[in-house]
Amino acid sequence: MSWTDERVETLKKMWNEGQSASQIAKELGGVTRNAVIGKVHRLGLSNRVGGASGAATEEAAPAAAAAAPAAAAAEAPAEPAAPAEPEPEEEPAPPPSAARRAIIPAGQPLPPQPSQNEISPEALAKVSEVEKSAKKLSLMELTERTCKWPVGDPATSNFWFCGLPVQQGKPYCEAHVGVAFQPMSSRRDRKR
DNA sequence: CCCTGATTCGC
DNA sequence: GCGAATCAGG
Repeated sequence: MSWTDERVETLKKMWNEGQSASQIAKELGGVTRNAVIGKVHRLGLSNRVGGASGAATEEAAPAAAAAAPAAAAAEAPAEPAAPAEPEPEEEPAPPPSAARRAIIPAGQPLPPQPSQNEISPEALAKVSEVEKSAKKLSLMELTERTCKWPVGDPATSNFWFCGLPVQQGKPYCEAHVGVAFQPMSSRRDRKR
């Protein structure tokens, strides 16, 4: 495989979108993430962050000015609609990343949690989909990086743990992270 | 161990 | 120019 104009274009686009080198490599096919990174450098569009490394992990929400009153806590009601993103891809939405947390000033009583419940149907669908291919691990088979999402009734023999590869830093796989933690603001956006 | 990007250097 | 190997870090 060579770096055709098209491929370079895709590379640029995805890199600017904040996609990881491995994701880009996967998308392009026929190249490794090293190749992608190498190309990125040669193209001179390397910078994206001040420091190196560790881009995968979520960024802790920067303690910004978001300390608005209760209203801020309401935030957006888990909006599934991605305004404009003509993605011909399979994946309707990239994994929700930044878990933004409204920072409540100390002393302020926590406002009653709004009805921000309702897990996005999207996430639920993903879960039921995933549970089919779950590894169905027993309690003792769980490791640091197996999804610990329980399935079934612990009182019966029909009980197991998901066991799929976990999302880094979290106890669950991507799908289960999706239902365990509310995305709140769906779209990816890195703050650095 | 999983992952990330950065750099080096033989090709 | 290319990218595997290596490095450095989360």
